[in-house]
Amino acid sequence: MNRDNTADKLGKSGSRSKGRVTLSDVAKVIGVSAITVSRALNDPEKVNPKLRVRIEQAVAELNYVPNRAARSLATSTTQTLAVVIPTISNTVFSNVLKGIYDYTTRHNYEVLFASTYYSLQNEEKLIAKLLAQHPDGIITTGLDITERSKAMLLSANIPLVQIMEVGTGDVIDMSVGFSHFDAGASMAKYLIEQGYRNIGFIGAQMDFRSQRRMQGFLSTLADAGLETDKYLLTTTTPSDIKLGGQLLADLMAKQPDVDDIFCNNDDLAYGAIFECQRRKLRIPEQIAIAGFNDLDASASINPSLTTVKTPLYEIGRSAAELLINTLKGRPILSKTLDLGFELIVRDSA
Amino acid sequence: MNRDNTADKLGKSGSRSKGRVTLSDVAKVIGVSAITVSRALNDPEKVNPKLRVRIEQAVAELNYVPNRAARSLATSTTQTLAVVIPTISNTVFSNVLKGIYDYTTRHNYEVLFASTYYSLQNEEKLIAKLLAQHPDGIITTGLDITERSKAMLLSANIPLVQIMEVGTGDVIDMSVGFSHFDAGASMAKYLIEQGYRNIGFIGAQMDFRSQRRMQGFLSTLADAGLETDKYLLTTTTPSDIKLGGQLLADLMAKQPDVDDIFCNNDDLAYGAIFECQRRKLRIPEQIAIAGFNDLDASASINPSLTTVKTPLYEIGRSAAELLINTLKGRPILSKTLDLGFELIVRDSA
DNA sequence: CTCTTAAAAGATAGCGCTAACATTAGATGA
DNA sequence: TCATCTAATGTTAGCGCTATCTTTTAAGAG
Repeated sequence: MNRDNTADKLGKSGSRSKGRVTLSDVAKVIGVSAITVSRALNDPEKVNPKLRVRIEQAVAELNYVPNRAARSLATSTTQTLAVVIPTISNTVFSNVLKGIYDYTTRHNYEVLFASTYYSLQNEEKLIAKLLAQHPDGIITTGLDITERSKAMLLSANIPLVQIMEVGTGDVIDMSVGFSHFDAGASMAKYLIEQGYRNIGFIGAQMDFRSQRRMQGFLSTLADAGLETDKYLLTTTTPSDIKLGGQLLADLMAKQPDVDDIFCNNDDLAYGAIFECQRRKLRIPEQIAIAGFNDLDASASINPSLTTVKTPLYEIGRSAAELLINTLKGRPILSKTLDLGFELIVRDSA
Repeated sequence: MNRDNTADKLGKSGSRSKGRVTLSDVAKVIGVSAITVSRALNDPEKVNPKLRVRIEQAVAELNYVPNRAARSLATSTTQTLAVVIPTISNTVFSNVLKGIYDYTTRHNYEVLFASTYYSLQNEEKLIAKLLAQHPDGIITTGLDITERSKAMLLSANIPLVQIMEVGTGDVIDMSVGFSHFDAGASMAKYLIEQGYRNIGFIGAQMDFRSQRRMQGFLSTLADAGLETDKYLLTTTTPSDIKLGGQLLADLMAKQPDVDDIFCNNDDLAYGAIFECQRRKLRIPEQIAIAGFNDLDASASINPSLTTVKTPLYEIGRSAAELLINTLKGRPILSKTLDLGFELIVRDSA
């Protein structure tokens, strides 16, 4: 790699520094003090336009890159938001992360993220690691959290948004999401209305939010006097398309009379639909399928998938917005934001 | 939010600090010097075991969180890797990012990422922003890069890995990927062998790598004396499933005799398959479909998708590994890593 | 008991930046 | 003319940590 040697030219090989160009290097070159260069970059109106231009030229010439660590230390602000999600390889969370990223980057903050892989123990460690970076704010997933994590978050003394869910558990600071219980219930209600009676449920991963969806779903079936336990099949294996096909096969083997299956998420639903196609089962005539999240493929798959649309991108965006508004001292209308969900009726159920 | 007030108790409300617990707070509490506490945390063997225990207790009690900015400043290392990708909302890149994240986090580095949305101008700005954080290493996507970006990367004087592609353009420092041209060619070769003659190509986004795949594909068709331009349909619109259906429809309207379509990525292929299903076209008898990347759904969709499997997760992992090995002064076997690709023959072509 | 050596702890300074206050030059007005 | 104000720039110190060097303590050898 053909290294730049501006720093060598400035003659600072002996110091502890890595030989990078600093503010005072720029200052020396044009014969002003470091603070003036600092102001020219951070508060341009405060320096004489002519000088400013000279400074900007020198900055460009020397290829000066400010050192954020030094700035952070001096200002005790890092312009960084920390994000803790279960995994980025799930489309659900990559959509959320995109919402966070887009808002955050527009407002000149960086994003530092970490994946818990659905483990609260991992989450503890990750929160500790992220807090060491002293982010200005932090986003975590879910309302279920260990006491130690909670203690760390509290003593960090920075704004916090817990995302994905509202309505259960204690919110520590702020939260954005929707009610998974209600979303599950709403799907159950719709399916009952459609006349299905042997309604099944397949679920994978079964994290807290999945469980809440299931509870909402099953309790609504039970209220309507329908059988629930018989048609229930869940696993803690991480969810994917293939697993959806397998769970459908298993459930049908166990309960051939099932006439409808609510899949805990769209991935499982896709797998279920593909498996039905292979078995030449007509959807929804012989068996109906419903999903959850309304991912990209749900509108295009055959038959198109009846599902619940969740405001994933919006959740991320709003969480970032809440944090940044808090940090800028702007008024927050409400510390909890229920972004709701929407039942999307298509052909599969 | 119920704030922790340990810092207040330590009586430091007047200073410039945000009232956080520092190393010397911990040191004062147990009557040692700050540097000893620092050693207890970073180099535990160097301090007396008994003292170490006392320090660790104090750290826990005071809820001390080290300040990484200060550490960075003192050590001129940030334990951070910067990652520049086109977008996280594309499964391709979320897989890559996962590979980076998993390796990185195991080796105690943080990941700072940014999305260019496929714009080289954006990329310039993002590289500048990321470099201000003084990452210890950086990963960027692709070999096509502006001169200014290149200059910045060079003068940053940190190890760099350009991912996704090898074999074209100049590598600045290191690279990991595969040859998109060869991958496209390999699919063309297979389809020709299968006896298809009116072979189409649909592509979206058409970033540099897509173009190279297309070139490899088309030049192989041309070498075999087959028609190319007639059966070609591309757009710069970002790729998604729905668009795949639309492009298939458009291409078939334009050239009804097309007997096979290579879709520039799996998403488009899914859309194409769904559209064929709607049109009751039998795949591969009436029209064959091939994809690229071998995403999750490709094995499950009906018919299962013939595609090219690309080592996405591996690319991310290897890139992170190269950086971290370089940073730790370990020997690097090769500065460019061709991870290859694999033709996956399934039912759709 | 002294001398040597290693282990453990401390003192000092500095990483690169900016908050807070201080100074200077130039403009304004009585 | 000189006090008064404002705009522009500078001085100083400190953010919280660790590299480097120095000192103290303990252990072992003769």
